[in-house]
Amino acid sequence: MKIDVEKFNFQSDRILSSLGPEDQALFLSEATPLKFKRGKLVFYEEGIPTGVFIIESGRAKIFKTGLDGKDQIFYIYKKGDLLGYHALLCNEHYEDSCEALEDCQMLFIKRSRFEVLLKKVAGLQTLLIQNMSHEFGVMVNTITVLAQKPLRERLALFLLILQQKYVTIGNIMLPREDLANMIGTARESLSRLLKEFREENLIIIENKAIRLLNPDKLHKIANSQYL
Amino acid sequence: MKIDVEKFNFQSDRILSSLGPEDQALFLSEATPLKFKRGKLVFYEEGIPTGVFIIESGRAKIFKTGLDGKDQIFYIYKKGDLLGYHALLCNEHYEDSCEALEDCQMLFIKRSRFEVLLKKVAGLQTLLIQNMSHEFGVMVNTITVLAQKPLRERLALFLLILQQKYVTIGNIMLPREDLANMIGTARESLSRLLKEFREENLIIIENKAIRLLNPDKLHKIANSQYL
DNA sequence: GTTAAAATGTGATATTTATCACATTTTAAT
DNA sequence: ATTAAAATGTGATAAATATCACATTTTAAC
Repeated sequence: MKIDVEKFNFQSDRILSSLGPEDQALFLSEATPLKFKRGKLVFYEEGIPTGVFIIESGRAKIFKTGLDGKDQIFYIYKKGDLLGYHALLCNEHYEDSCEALEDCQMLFIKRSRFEVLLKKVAGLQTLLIQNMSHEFGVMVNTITVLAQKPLRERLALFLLILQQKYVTIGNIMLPREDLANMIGTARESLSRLLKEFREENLIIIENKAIRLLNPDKLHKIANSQYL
Repeated sequence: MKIDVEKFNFQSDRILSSLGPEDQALFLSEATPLKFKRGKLVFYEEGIPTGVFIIESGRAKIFKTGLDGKDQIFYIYKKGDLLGYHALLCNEHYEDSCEALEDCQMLFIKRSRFEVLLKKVAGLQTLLIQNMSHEFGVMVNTITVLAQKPLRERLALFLLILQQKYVTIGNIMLPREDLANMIGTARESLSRLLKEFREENLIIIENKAIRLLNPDKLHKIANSQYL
């Protein structure tokens, strides 16, 4: 497995951006704006899907809570991404939860209207199929990394992934607990390793925000290539 | 997270079994039989998809090979399952590989014919959407288990999952290396834990095959409920 | 049936990471 | 501005698992 950060990107913004202008307009005509303050749940595990969401601004994490109350974060959605549609499309309850990582502006399309759109918008089903097929590959990569790579390599990889989520800010603004829950470790272990990365001049920490100083070296670490 | 074995089942047999008889006949009219001997690759990582497969008999694993050559097994497909379609549907190369775990009889539908079927068979796109949506939930559960649960709980859970894959035989026939690669551990660690499970009368081992003696207790262990 | 290769089990040791406890810093509420 | 709560960092220790080496068993090839 050769690590490629792009292979960890759901590319959920492509569903909407791949529609033609008329179809996009039709799609958005069904949307109502919603605001989610930081920490607010968008949907939750075992909840019944009521519709789908599109992020206009901000970021949201999807996660699952283990029996001991520890979260596992799978993905961070960002501007342009469509989300909340998996459980809706298979008529099941949500297996995951979604929470705003910061104040978010979203659009909401209620379930019945979305189901109408599925029939009316010709290529929408195809786009969903393409997107979810691609997501499968992302999940496969994520599982391999989490199951097999040591902590140091996982941190290097996820920092690179997060750099792309926060590219417009330049700094990774994820709280420590969240980052620990993403890479599958305890927050103390994460702190120790971030300190090591700082000492090796791989990252710099400015008021808790993380900035990458040496993406190439992090990429090598993610690929198990230690110099 | 409450562990439910059913939430780790892709249910890929439902795609075909949910078609009406005429659509099924149309679908199968495009299929040619193929045999895969044990150990033979069905498709492989980075390979270009040439079509989709349906398992008529036998089992096949999908896996990804890490940089150090260690495999990570995600799923075991069985009779009735449709497979090999993810990469095809998003027009990408395979992110995973598939290998026959035992001699398999499969049906193969070449890519161009499958794409015709997608247009001709009315509900097929909907079924694929439903199935892949459901798979997303399975992947979410798998990631949480692999990232957060200790080895003992993972083994308990995967034994229960595997019992269902091998229900027609009654014994789990997966080689040790494969089971270790599925639950994310070294084969030595697996051996030690299987010995413990044997000593606790949770399983019995007959000529390398594993039979579960106490599924209820295993279920409790999988749910972090130790007595 | 025999032999070599592969798979698996076991013992010992090393490494990684978790956990616990507490100190320090940052943030939120007032 | 102050104070309490939450988040984070650090030290020490425990636990889990990997790794290495080798023995034993099973399987495959001839």
